[in-house]
Amino acid sequence: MTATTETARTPEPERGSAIADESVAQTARALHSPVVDWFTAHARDLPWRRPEAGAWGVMVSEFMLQQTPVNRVLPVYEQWLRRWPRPADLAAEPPGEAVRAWGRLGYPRRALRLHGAAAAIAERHGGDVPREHPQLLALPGVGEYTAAAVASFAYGQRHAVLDTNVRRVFARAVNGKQYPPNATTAAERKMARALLPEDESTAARWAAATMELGALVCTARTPACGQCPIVQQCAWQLAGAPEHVGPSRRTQTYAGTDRQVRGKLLAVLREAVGPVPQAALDRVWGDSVQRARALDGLVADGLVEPLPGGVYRLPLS
DNA sequence: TAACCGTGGGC
DNA sequence: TGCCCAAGGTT
Repeated sequence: MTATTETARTPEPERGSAIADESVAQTARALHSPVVDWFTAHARDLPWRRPEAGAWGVMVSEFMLQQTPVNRVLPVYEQWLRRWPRPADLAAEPPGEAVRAWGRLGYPRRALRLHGAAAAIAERHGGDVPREHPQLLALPGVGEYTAAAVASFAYGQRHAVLDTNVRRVFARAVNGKQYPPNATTAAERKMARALLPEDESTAARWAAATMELGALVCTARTPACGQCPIVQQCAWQLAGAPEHVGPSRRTQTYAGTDRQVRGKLLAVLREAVGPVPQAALDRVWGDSVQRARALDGLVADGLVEPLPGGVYRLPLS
């Protein structure tokens, strides 16, 4: 059994004065070179960072990496791109095939949305992943982060890329706090924009570098400050690395939730070759009320297709 | 806005 | 062991 967590943290103090802005700009200039140089030396050789990955490879990786660790994404990513090297290849297959190939990455609605994004790309964009942030944002499953990430990593554009890693790096290095706020704030977006290097290609490199720093060094639990290229300028370190004080963290249990039941139901359908009789689904969970609710939810989400006679399968459309 | 949406590994 | 965490998005 496992649990997911949510964290209640105190909001950071707001500030947006001209003096503060200039201070941020000075901070930025002092951070760019060390962070980018560190990235040059220490970046992981991940398949979606290689030139041959292309924009589609970047987009696939971004979908898979939404809340799923790199190590679990790697094998599925390789299979996925081998099978569907272009968006139109994926769009040509039923959405259920995307759900099946998603395997155990979790949050299978992402598979459905990636399939939907591929279909939209094939139909509206001539089969090429769009370059513009607004067009990316309009694709299913693409939010502010993913749109900025694809535009930056795939097309070298200048965007503030604010993921959980970057938010943590900035919270510490700039704001002197152990953790960023629970939800992304306008102040964080503003700061991220202010910290962006002017030069487009440097900005894209900075985005990748700050993410990598958060993933490898400035980690959530036990940061490796001894290996940090900006430890001497880190506001959190300079403040003595104070631990978060405030509302205690709330944890949401996973065991016994509808999510767990949905996962068990979908696992049966993923591994089945053809349609699955109701009886096979009934075996995964004892509580029939909750089981029915979970199955209804999967159908409502388009992850499962009900057939006449109490038989179910992954969706063909 | 807060709740919901999977799964597995580290400590 | 059980909690914490992981390149978010949608409603």
